[in-house]
Amino acid sequence: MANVAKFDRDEVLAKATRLFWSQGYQATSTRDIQQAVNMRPGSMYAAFGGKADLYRLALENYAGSMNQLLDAHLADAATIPDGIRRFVTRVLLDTTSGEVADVCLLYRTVAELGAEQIELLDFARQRLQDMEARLMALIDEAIACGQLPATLDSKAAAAELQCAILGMRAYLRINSDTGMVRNMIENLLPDSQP
Amino acid sequence: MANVAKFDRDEVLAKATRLFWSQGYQATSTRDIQQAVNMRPGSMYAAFGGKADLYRLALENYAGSMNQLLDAHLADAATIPDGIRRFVTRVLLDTTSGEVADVCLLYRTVAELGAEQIELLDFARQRLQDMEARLMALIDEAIACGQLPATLDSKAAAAELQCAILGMRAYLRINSDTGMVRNMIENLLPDSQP
DNA sequence: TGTCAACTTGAACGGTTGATCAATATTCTC
DNA sequence: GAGAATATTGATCAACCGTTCAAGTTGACA
Repeated sequence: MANVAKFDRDEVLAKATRLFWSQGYQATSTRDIQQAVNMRPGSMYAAFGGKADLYRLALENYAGSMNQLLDAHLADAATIPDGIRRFVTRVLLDTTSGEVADVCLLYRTVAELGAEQIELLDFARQRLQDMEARLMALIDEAIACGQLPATLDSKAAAAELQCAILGMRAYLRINSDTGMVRNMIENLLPDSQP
Repeated sequence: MANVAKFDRDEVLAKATRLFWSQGYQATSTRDIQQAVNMRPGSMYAAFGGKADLYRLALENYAGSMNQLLDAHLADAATIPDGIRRFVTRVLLDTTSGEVADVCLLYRTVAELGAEQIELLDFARQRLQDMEARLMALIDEAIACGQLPATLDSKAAAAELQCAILGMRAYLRINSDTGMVRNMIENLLPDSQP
């Protein structure tokens, strides 16, 4: 190796992710990103490929950080259902600075893109399906631990949970009444006692 | 009047709406529309104004047809909750040809557009809030008729209903398992018997 | 039939887009 | 310090965008 990259790859990716997250794929130009990360087009293309490649990396980045966030909240919580509820609260309502409230980048992708960007679309779809599969596994685990009723259909419950999360994210884009949403989160999973 | 418009205004609007509906605002160029409706740019601008004006008309068109659809299903159904459930089934699952399944144009707008198109964004938001207000009025009416429990909080129920509809629409973009969604619709409103 | 207002046409405009590439700068190895 | 390998730069490209407008076409009415 003769010369080494001057930029911090993770930092550039984080900035690009935030830009895509807040503006969408189509509305974010490659020049927007180049300016935000202070890089010239040639360097960007050499390091990350074209716009679609960069967006895919952003999706991967986002999905990874969501999974990490869920991990962290599960580790902190007394029960699995409680961990999930705290995770949802954190993601929907208690956003930290630099995050874009109430929009899910993955769903935003699914809502925005069409057949012209089918690869990115399918990539985002797959990540969302993975998340649902993970929720189902967690619900199964909670049932085994006696934290959720044994009569619960975990597949249906995971689908309902996913629907509810997507619905609340959409709802917050329309009506920023967080109190209503906070209540809904409380009632997310059937209560613990069998 | 010396000459009369050669095109059918409603037909042009319907075609433009469908195009925006399936491709989104940003991804639909004025040339796409001009080709679809067989009109030249000058005529389009004279008749409908610019792209944003046309999109606003499309949103209005869409919202109006949704309200009409709800009217029709309420008129056919035995009870209000049943009419709402049938309406939701129709809109989410039993789409007729020419309609774009599972995406709501209004929510798609809210998901796609940002601060640059704040007027269109707010217009779509307002229509969605109107729909929620209408759902709340219907729930109140159903309570008065004894079709829903008197203990029900109609404001919260309307918000939950709106969330559920938005969530299921999002869900169908990701996972086209209609059976799961059909079940969810069945359980949408608390059952009739007090 | 001649007039004129309304409507249509299509070329054209300035601006932006995603992407390329030859030229230049940098830093490692020897 | 010479040479080689790699990274960076910024001008540039062709394509497309939303929009405008002068010129041409149409048809109701006198």
